Amino acid sequence: MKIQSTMTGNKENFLAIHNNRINLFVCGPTVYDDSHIGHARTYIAFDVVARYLKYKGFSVFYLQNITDVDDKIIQRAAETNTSPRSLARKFEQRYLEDMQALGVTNVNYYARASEHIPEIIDQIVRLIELGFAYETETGVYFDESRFEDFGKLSHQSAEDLEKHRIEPDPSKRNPGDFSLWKKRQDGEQVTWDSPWGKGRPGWHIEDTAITETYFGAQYDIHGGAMDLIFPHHEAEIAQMEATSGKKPLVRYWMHTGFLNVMGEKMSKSLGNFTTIRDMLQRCDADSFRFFVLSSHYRSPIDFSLEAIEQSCSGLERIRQLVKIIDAQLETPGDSLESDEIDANVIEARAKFIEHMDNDFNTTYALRTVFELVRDVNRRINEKTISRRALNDVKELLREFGEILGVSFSVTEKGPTGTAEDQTGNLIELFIEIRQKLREKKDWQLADEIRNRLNELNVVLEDEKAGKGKYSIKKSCGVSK
RNA sequence: GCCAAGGUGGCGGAGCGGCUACGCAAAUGCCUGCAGAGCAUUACCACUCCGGUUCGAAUCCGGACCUUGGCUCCA
Repeated sequence: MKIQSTMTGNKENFLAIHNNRINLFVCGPTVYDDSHIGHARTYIAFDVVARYLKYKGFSVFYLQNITDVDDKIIQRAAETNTSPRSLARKFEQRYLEDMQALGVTNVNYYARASEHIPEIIDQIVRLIELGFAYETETGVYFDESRFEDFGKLSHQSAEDLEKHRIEPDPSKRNPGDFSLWKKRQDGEQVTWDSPWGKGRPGWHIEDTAITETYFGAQYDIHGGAMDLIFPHHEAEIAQMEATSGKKPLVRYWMHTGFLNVMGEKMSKSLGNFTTIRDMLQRCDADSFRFFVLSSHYRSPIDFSLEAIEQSCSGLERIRQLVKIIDAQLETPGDSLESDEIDANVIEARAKFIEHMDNDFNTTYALRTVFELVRDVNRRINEKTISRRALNDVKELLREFGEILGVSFSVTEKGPTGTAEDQTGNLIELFIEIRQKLREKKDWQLADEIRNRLNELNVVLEDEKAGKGKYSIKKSCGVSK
């Protein structure tokens, strides 16, 4: 398995530190507002990484932080007249709900910054003792000039980092020094006691305190979006490698590309900001996941409802095959008998794995799925596929769907083709009546019933013999 | 200014030295009572521009141009 590393810029062969165990850390949200679909892109990408690593047989500990101590939280709380703590809890809860709705279900533990203050303080104390940090009247800072590797992840030299857009705090030794501990300012409510008086942690230190607590000084994979490379991840490297003296902090740095809208980064000031909740009002989670996974995780993607619609249509095509297979399996004698494992199945699984092994190339993995769908459809038409193979294909699609976190089988998701309730019974009744009309060759009325049902989102699919199938229209979709 | 990611067919989006990516949309045919779904075929066969290397370049090298992002708030 190969993973592209931001550090080296190359695809590296993957080797876990502890045999079968993988420690994966991904930067979580600052919970001061609802998460947007850009966050969703990143978390879906790493959800699939975790799913695939598990599929490969690794034991994955996927850790994510929740930043619940932060300037923005304090500011927003003041604006909305709530306490920073209750604001943070509220948006943390909404974040977790959003992730659930998106099928992002593989994080093992969410670690709150506020619950790791002793570990944070401990790390800062060690940094001061080792001479990598110093105290001023405003706080404690990391001395960037003492850490010679500073800039190695973002490929910037010390001179490059001299430039700055925001005026640095004058008490700092170097403009690039970053805050480890912020001393309490007037009226601040959220503070903790520390050797430097009351205050709160800086932005970067929580992550290394958390990862050190659960993983130790070194771990396998650290993920996040591109914008975190500098300064955040650079700071993490500096803090932890300086503290422990062990290098590297992380073996594989993985960074996701942005989700853009009309070619621009999503931001509130541009008015192109869509929250996950708003998006899920308009389209289903599977279509969005499918859209995200259609591109490689590192590529920038451009969000539009049209693009989601295209993904939805593609997803429908795969689901259609599952329906066709179910219908085939219900009609005995329509396919060959064989005990052999079908070559198509073997090949598709091998290719899927090969592509996922290549830096989680979901684009190509999906191509493999589509190729399988095409081949199987053709062989069903030609009647050259065995029942065993049909069963195996169905199982394989379920397996692929599980890795990608997308359901390829709509039968798992509710009423499609089976009468489950009174509505289903009524639909069945219409279909039976219509079938009688068809037998009498009353095509006009039969077609009218089909059209009217279609308007009610019930799609009839006639077959040569029998009453045919029906399904609820479009298991995925977009409303504008 | 520095660093990074990009510019590919009607659209989305891979590939990164030679073989149709794939998907969506479209056209035609097969199938069907018709439709849908499916299959097959097609689309004067696309790669920002200019040089170069090569038997051969979207893919490598050089040089332009353009877009987006990061440079201490950012997924």
